Amino acid sequence: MSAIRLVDDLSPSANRAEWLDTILRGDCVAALNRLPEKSVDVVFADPPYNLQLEGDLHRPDQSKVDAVDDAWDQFDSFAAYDAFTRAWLLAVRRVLKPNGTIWVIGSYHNIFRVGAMMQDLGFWILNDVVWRKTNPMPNFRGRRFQNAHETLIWASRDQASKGYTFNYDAMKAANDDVQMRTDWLFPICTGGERLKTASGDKVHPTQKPEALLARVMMASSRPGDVILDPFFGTGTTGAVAKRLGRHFVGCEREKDYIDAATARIAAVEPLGAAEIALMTGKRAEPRVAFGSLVDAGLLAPGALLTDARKRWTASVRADGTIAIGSEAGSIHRMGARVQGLDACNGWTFWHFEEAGTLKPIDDLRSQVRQGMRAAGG
Amino acid sequence: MSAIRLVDDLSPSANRAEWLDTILRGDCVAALNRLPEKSVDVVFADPPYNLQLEGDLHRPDQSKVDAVDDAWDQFDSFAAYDAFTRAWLLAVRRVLKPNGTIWVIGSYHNIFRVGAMMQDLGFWILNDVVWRKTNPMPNFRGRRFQNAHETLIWASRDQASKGYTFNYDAMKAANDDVQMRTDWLFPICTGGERLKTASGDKVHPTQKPEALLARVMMASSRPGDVILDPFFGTGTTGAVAKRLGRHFVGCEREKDYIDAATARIAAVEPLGAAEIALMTGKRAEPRVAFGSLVDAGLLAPGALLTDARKRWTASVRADGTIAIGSEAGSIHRMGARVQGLDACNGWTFWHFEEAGTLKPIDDLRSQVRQGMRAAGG
DNA sequence: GACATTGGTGAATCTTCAG
DNA sequence: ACTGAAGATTCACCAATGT
Repeated sequence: MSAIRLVDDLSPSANRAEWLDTILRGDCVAALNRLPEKSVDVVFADPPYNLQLEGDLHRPDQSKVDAVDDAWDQFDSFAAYDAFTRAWLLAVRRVLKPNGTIWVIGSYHNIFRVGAMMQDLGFWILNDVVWRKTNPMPNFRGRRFQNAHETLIWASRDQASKGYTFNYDAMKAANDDVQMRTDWLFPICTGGERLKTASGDKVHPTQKPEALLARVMMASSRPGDVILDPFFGTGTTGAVAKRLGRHFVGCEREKDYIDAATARIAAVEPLGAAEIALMTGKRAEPRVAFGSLVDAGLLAPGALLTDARKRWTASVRADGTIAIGSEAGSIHRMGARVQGLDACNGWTFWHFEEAGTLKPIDDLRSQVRQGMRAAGG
Repeated sequence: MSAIRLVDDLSPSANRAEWLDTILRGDCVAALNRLPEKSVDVVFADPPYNLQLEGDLHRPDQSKVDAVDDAWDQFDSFAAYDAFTRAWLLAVRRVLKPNGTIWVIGSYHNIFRVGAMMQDLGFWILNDVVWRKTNPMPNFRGRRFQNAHETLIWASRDQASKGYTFNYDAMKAANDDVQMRTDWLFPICTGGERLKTASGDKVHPTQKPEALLARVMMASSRPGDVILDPFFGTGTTGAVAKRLGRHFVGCEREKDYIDAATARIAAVEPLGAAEIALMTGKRAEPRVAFGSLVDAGLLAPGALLTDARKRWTASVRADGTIAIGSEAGSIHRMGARVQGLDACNGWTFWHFEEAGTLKPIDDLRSQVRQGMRAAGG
C-alpha cells in the first residue's frame, strides 16, 4: 500500500488505482457519485448524531463539559436529518457490491431514524450490535441512566444478498470458542491513541477506538477488501484497514481532519500476511470427502461406526459410503435415515472406537486436513 | 388490590375503579380510547416484533425452532407496521400523564421503526437501554453474530416534561453505589417462571422475565402508580406491578393469554410497604433554610465557617447569610464567589469546627431534619 | 523507584422551586 | 410563562506531580 493520497477531484472514468487508499475531499454524496458502482466490499459509517443540546452542562465540580457542538452536527429538524441520511445511504448503496455489507454507528439520538431509513431503502439488517463502553461519561445530574453504550447496525445490501462475508469461525475463536455475541465491550478512545493538537486539544470530538473498527473488519471483510468510510474524520477506518491489510477509501470535508488522518495513516505499519491471515474455520477449510479417510487408511473398509449412544451401527465401505443392513449411502444420508430426519451432519453424528473410547469421525477429518496443511496446501 | 377483573366494555365515563387492575379485552387502540386522558404514570409496551422469517429454522440437530409466527406478528409491509405503530402510540400518548414515561421493547426487526415514530410523535427519548441476555438462543446457521440482546426505549411524553419519575438513588444503590448504566444483564424467561400449557408448550412465545419489568418499575415509578401495558400477553407487567405495589391496566385480544394472565396475577402476593420502599436521596428531603440553623441555635451569629482546606473563612450573620469582609450573601453565592465559579453547594462547601475536626454544615442540616421527623412533620 | 495525591476529561438531547 | 435563586450532582482512566 503506497503512502496515503488525497484526491480533490475524480473523473467518473477514473480507474481503481486512482481512488484506492485515498481520501476524497468534499461532501460524501458528491464524492461517492464519482466512484464506480459496486466497487466496495464493506462500508463503515459514523454519521453526525444530531445531538440536540440546550445550554451548557457542568460536572459536580463545576467544570464545563466540552460538548459536541460542531457545525457538522447541526440540523434544523428531524426531516432535515432524514433527508441527509437518505442521500448518503443511497450514494453508499450504489458503490456497494451486491454481496457487500454496511455498518452504521449511532446513539439513541439518531440510530432509530437511520435504521428505519436503511430498511426503507432496501438494506437488510443482519444484526444490531451494542458497543458497551467500559468507561462512559457519567450522567452528571442524576436524571437518567448512565449512557453507557452506542449501537451499530450491520446490514447487507439486499435481502437477497446471501454471499456476504462473515468470518464466523474467526469471531468464535476470538471469543473463547463460543459464538461472538451482539454486545461488545471496549474502552472509549483515550490516551496515546487519541489524536491531539499541538495545544493538547482533541482533534476530533468523537474519535472511535481502533479496537472497535478492527472487530468490524475482522468479522466482515477479507484481506484485500475495500472498506469505504463516508465520514472519514481522523481516519480510524483507514488506519485499521491499512494495518489489517485491507484497502480503504474515505470521504471528508474538514481540512483539519484530513491532515490529521493523512499523517496518522502514513505512520501505520501493516501487519504481515501471516498475522493477518484470518483464522479460517471449517467453512473455509478444504473440503474432505469421507472416502478420502478410507483412501488414507484412517478407516479400513468394514470398520464399524456408531452414533454416540451406540443405538445404530453402520459399516464402512470402500467406496466411501456406509451401509446399514442392505442399505447404503453417504454418512450424512444414512445418519438422517436412521434418525428419521431430513438432514444430518454425518461428521459429528458417526463415531469410531479407539482405545476403548468413542470419537467422532470429524477427528479423522482434522487429521487429514493437518496433513494437507503440512504439505503446503 | 382486589382479584383481577376482566373488562369487556368500558363506558367513556367509567371511573377509575372500573378499570384499575383489570385487563381490557380487545384491540388496544379501541380499549385505550375509553380510558380517560392523562390517567397512567408509566407505559410498558412489548409490541409485535414484525419478525421476518422465511421458512422454518432448524437447529444443527435438525430440530425445528419454534419460531414466532403467530398471526398477530404478521404485517404485509413496513408501511403497515408503521401505521399500526403510529396508531397505538397515539392512543397510549393520550392516556399518559404529562410527566409520565413510556418504555418500549423490541429487536432490530422493529425497534428502529418504533423509535423513529416515537420521535415523530413528540416523545422525548431519555435513554435507550440494552437487555443483555445471559442465555440467548444461539445463531444456528453461523452466518451472523449471536443475537444476544434486545433494546428498550425510555421516553417522556414531551421534551418539556421534566418532572418524570426516575429513582436515581434507588438505582444507584442497587448497582453497588455507582450509577445504573444502560446495559442490563438478565436471563431470559425460562424454568418455573415460564408459563406452560397443560401439554407443556409455552403459552406465549415472547414472555419477558419478571426481573426486567421489576427493574423498569423500580426505576421509573412509585408505589401506587398506574402502569399500562397495551400488549398485555400473559401479564408479566400485571404480575410485577401487583407484587411491587403498583396498579396496572392491560389490553389483550387473545383469550388464551387473558386466561393465563388472570390466573397468574391472582396468585401473586404483594410485597409489604417496607419491602417496596424506595431508597431516596437528598432531593426527597424537606428543604431547610440555612437561617433555620441559626434560629435553632446550632450556629451562633458570628460563628466562623471555612472550606475543607481552610482557604477561605466566612462569618455567620443573624439573618442567615454569611459575610466575607464587607460582602455578604447566601452560603451558595458566597461559596461560588470565593471560588470564582457560577455555582456552589454551600451545604457541602462550608465547614464548621467541632472537637477539633472540620464538619460540613450539611451535618447540621441533617440534625434539623431529624428533629422535624421526630416532631412528626 | 514506588506509591499516593491531584487534576483533567469523555457523542450529553442532564434541576427544581418560589414568586 | 418567565426569572432568579436554591441546591443537587460523577466514573473510569490517564497524566502529572508530590511524598
